[in-house]
Amino acid sequence: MAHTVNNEESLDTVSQTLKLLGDKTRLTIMKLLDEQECCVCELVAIFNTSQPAVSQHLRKLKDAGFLQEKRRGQWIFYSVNRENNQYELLQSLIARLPSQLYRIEELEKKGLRISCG
Amino acid sequence: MAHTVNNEESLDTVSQTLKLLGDKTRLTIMKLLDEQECCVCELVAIFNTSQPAVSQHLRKLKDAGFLQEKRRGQWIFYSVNRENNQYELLQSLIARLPSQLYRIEELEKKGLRISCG
DNA sequence: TGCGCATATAATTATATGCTTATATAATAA
DNA sequence: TTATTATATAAGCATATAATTATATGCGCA
Repeated sequence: MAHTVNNEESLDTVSQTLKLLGDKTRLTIMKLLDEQECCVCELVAIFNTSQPAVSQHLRKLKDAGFLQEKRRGQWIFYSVNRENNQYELLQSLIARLPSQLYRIEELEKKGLRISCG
Repeated sequence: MAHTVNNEESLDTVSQTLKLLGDKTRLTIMKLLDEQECCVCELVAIFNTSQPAVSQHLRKLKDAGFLQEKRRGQWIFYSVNRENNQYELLQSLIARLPSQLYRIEELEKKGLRISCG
């Protein structure tokens, strides 16, 4: 069965990606980071969850190759890894979602934005 | 905040859809049924799971509006509901997957195909 | 060096999910 | 009618997932 390998591969990778993004917090993180890189403490301030919860979501997204991290001083900034194999699939999904930049603007109003860029 | 309603709605519905399709069996069912309607016993023969397991997956997909059923004699045939709000999103996902028609051809070879159409 | 902040990880708990077994319902055939 | 086949549903169990709490690590600054 020549098709079996690619067939199963595709079904596996797509379903795993959908499972990963089938969580509202993670999906929102991906949308937001696709528009603007952020450090962890900003994401904690934006989402109403604990710091470990955010870290664990970021870990899963990074392990799957969707995110990359970059340290700047004491902060670690996360951004979308556009070299990822599945980036096009990701794009087709998050393109449907409304911009999340307003969340960052709200942070700025509260003075919680880290702008050490 | 004018955007809040649509924003949350979209994030909720898309993440719920992805969670639903983030299961390999359900994703494969959707791909297959998008190509060819099938009755439950065919799906049971195709996937190596029990009849209740298949029924439960079908129930979830139907409850979300992705599938519709139609009784023909003692069989209940499932097919994709193309009127569903999320059908375009569904399409964009399953279009990436390899055809599953070979599974039906295998059924035919084994004489397990229900062709009371 | 020692303290404080940012982040990660480990352990635990709570909840959700998927499967199995058992049973119910509905249609057909004898 | 009774038996058989197809399907759905309910209950129970096992596993997976997400969140919390507690702790560890790493960096910058006094």
